[in-house]
Amino acid sequence: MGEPRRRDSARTRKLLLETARRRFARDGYAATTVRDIADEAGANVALISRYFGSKEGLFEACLAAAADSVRGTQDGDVALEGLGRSIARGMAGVSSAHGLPEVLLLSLRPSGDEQAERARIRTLSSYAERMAALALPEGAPLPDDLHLRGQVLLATALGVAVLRATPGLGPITSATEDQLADALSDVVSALLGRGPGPLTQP
Amino acid sequence: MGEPRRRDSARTRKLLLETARRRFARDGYAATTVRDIADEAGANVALISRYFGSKEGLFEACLAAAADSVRGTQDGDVALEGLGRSIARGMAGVSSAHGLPEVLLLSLRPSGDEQAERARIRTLSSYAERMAALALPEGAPLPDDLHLRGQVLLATALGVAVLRATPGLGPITSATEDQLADALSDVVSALLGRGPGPLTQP
DNA sequence: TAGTGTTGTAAGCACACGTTTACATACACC
DNA sequence: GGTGTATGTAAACGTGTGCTTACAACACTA
Repeated sequence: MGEPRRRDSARTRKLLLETARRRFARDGYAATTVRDIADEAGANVALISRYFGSKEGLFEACLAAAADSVRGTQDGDVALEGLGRSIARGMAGVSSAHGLPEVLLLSLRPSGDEQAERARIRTLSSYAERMAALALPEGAPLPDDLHLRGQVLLATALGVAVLRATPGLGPITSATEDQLADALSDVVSALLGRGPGPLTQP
Repeated sequence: MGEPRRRDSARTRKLLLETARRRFARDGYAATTVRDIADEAGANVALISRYFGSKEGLFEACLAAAADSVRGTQDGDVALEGLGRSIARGMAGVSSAHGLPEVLLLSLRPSGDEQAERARIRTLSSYAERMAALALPEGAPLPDDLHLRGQVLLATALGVAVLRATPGLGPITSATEDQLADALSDVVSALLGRGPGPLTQP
């Protein structure tokens, strides 16, 4: 393989997509302009329309790509005991730039589009359910209060992603994976550990 | 006191402020236009500039007002044991429209303005610190890991506010104060309860 | 009632937005 | 080399934005 082609639509498309993911996650959909994205990607504005149809189309592509990359880096099957660390790894790990936090941050910005909205809700919902299901024997039906607790755990992850993306905020922005894992593991066992009410140590 | 004046700048100002609080919290700063706000408040666009100087000024007024109203409805001095319920009350209580969730939702939307940005971060920071301080004897200095845990708790509150504002999402949107209090109390004692590492029951 | 400051309105300004168009250039193939 | 298509560029379009201006309607006091 020789020099990279000076004109390479695949590369340009990918560059636009990656830049858009970063900007949408950092600044939100409405606050990000297509010219911002194009300039930062070193491309022309018109190419966004060409490759993604519209700003909306670009955003949906970002959502899809982010969901894919988190599916990729996801630990195959985590037990309840490892869930806290798994979330912490998603937050602080090497893949954090294109991983869990990005999906979460993208997921909290309503795009205005009906279809993207439903996809967003479905994604969030299934996350919460899968985490809550770890507290049950495989295949057991998910009771409503555990579903709620799964969503509170999801809320924690979402909030941590938001706060970690806030520069100048205290320790949480600079916390290591281990430090996060400490706190998050406690939250996981408090929410999904056996027995209702205050956690009882086995 | 006689009939209300047909022209009442105080009333108009308040109307604009309340509408802005609702819209900024629901749609975010960038996605909300001053014409949206003025129309919904039944006022003229120019009055926003007159009363608040600019859209930015209006947003800062919203932040301040929201911080005030949560200070008002806040339980005077909560102990660590009551913190979970106190947060749940803030989330689900009668004041939820103008209470905790609103401050949190306003706090997660960067406005683009430097000064508002600092106020936002200061608000978040002090929340986390006050909550974390409940785990210590009065006046004791706040160690860094507890500070972090306070911020994770804040993250949970923020995430719950976001998810509760997401229509169509599962149980968390419709959960009662009691149901939320159950889960949140567990999170509080897991994060701030005595002793590091996994919670040990006294 | 005449005068005066306050409150509200309508129109417009300058600019940034998303998108489209018309055109230039690099590449692949003959 | 010559030709057709893929790729990239520059400029413009229409619209919506935040904000200002010029003016009208009201409330109040003398």
